[in-house]
Amino acid sequence: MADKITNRCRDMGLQMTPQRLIIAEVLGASTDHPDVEELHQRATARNPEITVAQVYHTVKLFEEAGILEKLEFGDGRARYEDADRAHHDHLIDMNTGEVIEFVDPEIEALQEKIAEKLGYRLKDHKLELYGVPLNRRRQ
Amino acid sequence: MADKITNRCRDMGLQMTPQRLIIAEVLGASTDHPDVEELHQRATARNPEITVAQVYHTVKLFEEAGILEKLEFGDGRARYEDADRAHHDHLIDMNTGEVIEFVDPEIEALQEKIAEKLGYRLKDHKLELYGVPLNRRRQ
DNA sequence: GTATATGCAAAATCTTTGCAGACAC
DNA sequence: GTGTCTGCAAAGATTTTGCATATAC
Repeated sequence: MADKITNRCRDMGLQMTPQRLIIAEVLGASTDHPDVEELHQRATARNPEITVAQVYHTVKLFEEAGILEKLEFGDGRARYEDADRAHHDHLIDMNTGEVIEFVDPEIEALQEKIAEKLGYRLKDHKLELYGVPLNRRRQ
Repeated sequence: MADKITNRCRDMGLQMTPQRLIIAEVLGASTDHPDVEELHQRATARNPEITVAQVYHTVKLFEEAGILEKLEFGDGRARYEDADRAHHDHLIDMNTGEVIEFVDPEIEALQEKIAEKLGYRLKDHKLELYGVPLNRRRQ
């Protein structure tokens, strides 16, 4: 599990240098949603030779290779998670920053239904759902 | 309609200077999701005396007063819309940046159900939903 | 007259990029 | 040897802030 990302990197033909290996391990070992700063801290804990720039280089590369999913929850920092995990959505506690993962089959069906209703062919469009905060709603 | 924001500003005890009045009018007249740069352009079209800094000051103030909703769709720019509009969610076309508004009663019930299931009291938490892009899903 | 608003410029934050040296194959 | 990777530092982009001046009430 911890080296699944590493394997996919090799499959994509990416060189697995010591720096990338550690970043890949840190990513694989993370069950939360670390930002670059946090990834860098976890990586330097294993090897102090890793720079923030390298973390930026690497997450960008991994994202472009489809290995990582970039998440942006509106606090100005991008977060990353393994793109190969089973699908789930996120509910963010805007007061605390806590990220709650959940899966609900109804919400999935619903998103597809909405996309269809709007005439979107999912193969051609990357559609992302943003819900307005639950307790800010009117009407 | 175009001056509803202005009224709420006065209700909140905010001084309605010429600059704020124009920014409020621009916001009230917008049916899309302008960012600060776009708001500034629309405002200067009516009065060239408005600075970007003032737009930033004003949207922040209006957001804190509950008059505006700040939306962040992951492109690095904050977008704003009237917080008093009827509730809706957003589906973002990540290829084109297009923002599609929609309302679906099922998705609302679902979000509340999920929050409840997770033991969240909506009065105490501002919970925001982020869906992973529809066509990036596995399993 | 006092409190608030304005606007310039500087700073803060997150991210990207240029490039020279280092490493992998 | 050629292509890729690394890491420093500089630059970009968006947003925030300090503060002197101007305006609102």
